[in-house]
Amino acid sequence: MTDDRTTGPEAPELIWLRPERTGRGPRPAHSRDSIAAAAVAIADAEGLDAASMRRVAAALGAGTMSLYNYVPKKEQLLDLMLDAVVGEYDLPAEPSGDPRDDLHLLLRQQLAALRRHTWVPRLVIGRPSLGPNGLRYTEYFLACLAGTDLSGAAKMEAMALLNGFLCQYAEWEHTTAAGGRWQADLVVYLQRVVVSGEYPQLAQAMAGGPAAEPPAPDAVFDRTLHRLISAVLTPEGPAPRV
Amino acid sequence: MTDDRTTGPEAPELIWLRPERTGRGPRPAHSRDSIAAAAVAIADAEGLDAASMRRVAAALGAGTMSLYNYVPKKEQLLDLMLDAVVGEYDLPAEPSGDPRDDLHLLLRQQLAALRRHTWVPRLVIGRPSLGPNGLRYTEYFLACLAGTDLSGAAKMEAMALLNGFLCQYAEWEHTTAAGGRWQADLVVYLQRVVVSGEYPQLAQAMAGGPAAEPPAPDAVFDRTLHRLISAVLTPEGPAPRV
DNA sequence: GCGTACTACGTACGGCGTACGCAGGTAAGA
DNA sequence: TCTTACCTGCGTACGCCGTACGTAGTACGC
Repeated sequence: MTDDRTTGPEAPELIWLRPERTGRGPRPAHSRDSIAAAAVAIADAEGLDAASMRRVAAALGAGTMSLYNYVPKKEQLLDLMLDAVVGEYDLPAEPSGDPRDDLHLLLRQQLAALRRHTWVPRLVIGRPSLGPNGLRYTEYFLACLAGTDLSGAAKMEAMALLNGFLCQYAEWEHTTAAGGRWQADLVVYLQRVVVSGEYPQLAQAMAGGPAAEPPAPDAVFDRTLHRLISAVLTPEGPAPRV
Repeated sequence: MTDDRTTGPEAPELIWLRPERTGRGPRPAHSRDSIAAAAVAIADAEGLDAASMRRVAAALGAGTMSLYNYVPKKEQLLDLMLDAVVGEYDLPAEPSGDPRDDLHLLLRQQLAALRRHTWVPRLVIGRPSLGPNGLRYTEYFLACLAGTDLSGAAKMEAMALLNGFLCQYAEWEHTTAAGGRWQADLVVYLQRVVVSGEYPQLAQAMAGGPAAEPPAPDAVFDRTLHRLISAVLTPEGPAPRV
């Protein structure tokens, strides 16, 4: 059988493989949920870098090293934080039956969550996030695609693709909306680049300026998402040429 | 006129707005290119975290604080590193005229570069990377789309979308190919999840197993990229319903 | 020639992740 | 019931990190 030991050098690096409670010893004073909530609150208020082990432990009223009884590595604290955000999603009991609508609504809800927690996109790159809430999310996403003729692998790819786009969009929105010194410098820089004349394509592409699209705030997101969903739902054609 | 001062509290945070050389004082012993090359070499060999200011300075044979004459902030060192990687692209003198082929070849080349520099995807999220090499790349990308009827904004969105997918794919490939302890734990965990029976959709999606796709290594990349290029080149239709 | 802006860099500060060891408490096995 | 092994809580300490600051030397513009 597999070894269930959770301490020592052969302890699993994946926190979801560790039982939250072993039954021996004193009752733990904190839960994974409360730890994750404290870390998320700090990251929301002061940025991801502020969510250090010391700060989170202090927010819980615990000594720094006590936190390591619950979260053996910082990386696993990040896993807990991500799963806590996914837990905020309000998933319908079951999909409506229209994959396009279901996915669009789902991704829209995720965008709202990512606007509350702007540090998520930087974290989610290359991190599966398959905790309890992540599993529920995955299950719902796959259920949305149950009526299609996509293969299992194609469904997983679709989830990765749409979530990747989501994070990319949310991060872009966050950095451009942040304002501040960096953005002002960037504008100055791009103006100089454009007037230099050395980059005609770029100058032409930026000719319209970013001032021509204020009407619908989320139009770009909705339109691109709509296209991606269509692309993803298209049955697999023949292999491309290249 | 704009203020060109490069020191003091009002110095621009964007490194590309700082002249590399002002003409006064002793000749600098290093160049931005050599600094970036040293940092890239360290990150390639030992990971992004190893590319600290101290390590890079030491690799250049300089004192730690001397590096701050060239790179006032760590963040700007990362900008230099990204631009150095973009500088490795071997861009054709001009596009062939077929946007699909041009973009596919370009993204393929980028994938090859990201395989050499696996730390790039984590960095590129939310970072424009518009140094000298980034500008050349942008110019070429836009030139590939010059023959289409896409708007300037649509071209920029296309670039962001395809590059986002590229980084996401490269990061996924990197983490899954890395092997090691974490991946083994993940397999154990997912097996338990599947056999628990609580996640039937997930169990079904993973039924084929990841062992059914060894034939063409880059088939998923090519196929998805092909679809995304098609989606991006499609002229803008009416607004979606939702 | 002189002043000034630049380069080079040693020291130091506050913060980080976390290894280690110890005290005290609790549940399982005798 | 008593023992014992393991758990929790946490203070201390180590080696990193980014970087503020001060000082000394150098080479160009006037």
